[in-house]
Amino acid sequence: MFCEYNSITTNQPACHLHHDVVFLLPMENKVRVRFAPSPTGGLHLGGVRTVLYNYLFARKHGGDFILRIEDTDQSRYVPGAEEYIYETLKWCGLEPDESPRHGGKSGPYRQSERKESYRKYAEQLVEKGHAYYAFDTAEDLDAMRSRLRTEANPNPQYDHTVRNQMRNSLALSAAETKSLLENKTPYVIRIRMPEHETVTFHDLIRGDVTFDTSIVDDKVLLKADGMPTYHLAVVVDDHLMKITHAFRGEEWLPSAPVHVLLWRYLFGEEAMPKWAHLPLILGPSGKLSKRDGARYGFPVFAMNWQDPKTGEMTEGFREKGFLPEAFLNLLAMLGWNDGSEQEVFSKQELVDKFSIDKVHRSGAKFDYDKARWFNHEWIRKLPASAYSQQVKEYFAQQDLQVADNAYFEQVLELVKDRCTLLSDFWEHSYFFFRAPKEWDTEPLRSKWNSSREAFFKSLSKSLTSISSWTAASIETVFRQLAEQAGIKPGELQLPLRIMLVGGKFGPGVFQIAEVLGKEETVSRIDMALTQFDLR
RNA sequence: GCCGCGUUCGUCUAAGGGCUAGGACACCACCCUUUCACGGUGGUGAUACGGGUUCGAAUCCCGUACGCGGUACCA
Repeated sequence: MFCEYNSITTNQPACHLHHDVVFLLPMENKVRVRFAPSPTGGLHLGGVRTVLYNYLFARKHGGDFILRIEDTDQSRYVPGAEEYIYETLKWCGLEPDESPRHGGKSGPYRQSERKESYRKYAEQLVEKGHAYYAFDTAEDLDAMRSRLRTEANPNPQYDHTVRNQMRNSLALSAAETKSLLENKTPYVIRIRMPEHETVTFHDLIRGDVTFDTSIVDDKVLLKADGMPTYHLAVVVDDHLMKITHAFRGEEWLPSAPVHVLLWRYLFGEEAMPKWAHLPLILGPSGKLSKRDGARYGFPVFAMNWQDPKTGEMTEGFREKGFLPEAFLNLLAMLGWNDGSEQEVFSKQELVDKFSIDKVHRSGAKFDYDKARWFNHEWIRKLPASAYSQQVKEYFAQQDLQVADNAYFEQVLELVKDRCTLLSDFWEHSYFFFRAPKEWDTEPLRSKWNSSREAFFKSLSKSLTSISSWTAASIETVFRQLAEQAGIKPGELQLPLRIMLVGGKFGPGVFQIAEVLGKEETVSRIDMALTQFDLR
């Protein structure tokens, strides 16, 4: 077995040297990768994971990470989608080195703004006989497909078997073609797939993949509106932008032979980037979709996305209460593993340990429970100050404006172990900000009596004059008083808890009291004493 | 249909010819806790099937089945 990077570095059969080998690349072969989304809506899990792997690979090898906007289909243009991409990358901490917004030496980075650069390559292919003009109308294509459609061939292709019966420069005479062109008849340029050729290319994840060119159709390269299709644009731009490694979803694998051929015809196959087709992220059934999220109640997009046309809102991981650290972590593990049993990785650890040959070959089904677990781990791991601003927003939704940051963070620190999502902080800590107005006294009903009431009255007094206000000192006073009253301290803890928070929940009672502070604690006990209804 | 890719506990995965196939999520039990959680300990649970190759196969080869992807002037 030989190392994937052999062709640009060394011929030693030493796969375990991958990382070192790439570092030795000469300057002109500097690693350059790109993420090339189509701005048609929210960015979903799979998209962000592709960004992540690109980013990780670039950082690991000291390369460049480029964001290229593939907006060649004007009919699918969605306002706001590009902004959404920037904001998502920013939130994730995966910002590109070059992009429409960040600039760079390979711009413009929006394909719609590069429109003029594609035509000449398509024409070049026509001249060399690797492509041809096709004048077929949509109706012509429909007619051809319905004429040829059978049970054995449900999806007839525009390929070598029918191209001679269509209206294109291969079937028409040179004079006819010339006149059609001169009369400005709309046309596309299609690749002329060779017959019975075998195209093999090496995929960094899957190894050698082979296709028979006879079964691939004559893909459109340049559309009637002059825009390139993905197939032409990806090859031309990867060349112009000096991309060295191209990572994309596995759904692109079937069209890879078209791209390989284009490279061969246009720039030489030896200049082609190394390909890696990433495994898909699956939903409960098939490729993860927005629908799955709606149906099963978990987010699919990185952040909230509102469709500008329908107004429909799709909830994102960010708003759901995920930490970017956790989001990245869970995405990284959906298709990659370093071979150890470690599961919680920081971004820096991922950069250090990532390697493309450890990326899995098979698709991974997204498990929302596991995703939540990652978030829980990160909430515990990070100091509350790292996410207190975000939690504040959830509190604001409950009409609570946080005034005292120190107090706020102290509370978050105390309850963070019990929270899975940032949105959970509210239910686990609201009582630190709002004194109870109602008390769940049901658990006390049978045990409440005048001696207990007396105990709490004296507790209130003693606490008022306590000198050091810590959980430990409060507990000491509490126990002493209980002993004097002849009541087991354990039996008095629940009543105290209910007085302080209103019910059977929350962290340790004495810790609650400590954080609440002397004044508030005493006031809540006094209030409860006057309001308890135990009859 | 055709082409391509894939297949280890329910899910994410480890094990690259050699130990009772390891871990995590979820689930169950127990412990901790006089609240609710968190946590801790333990348990149930997998190499799709059939053939080879080999002293020895989850691992290599072939076939079958199943799953997924693609089959647009969408990306």
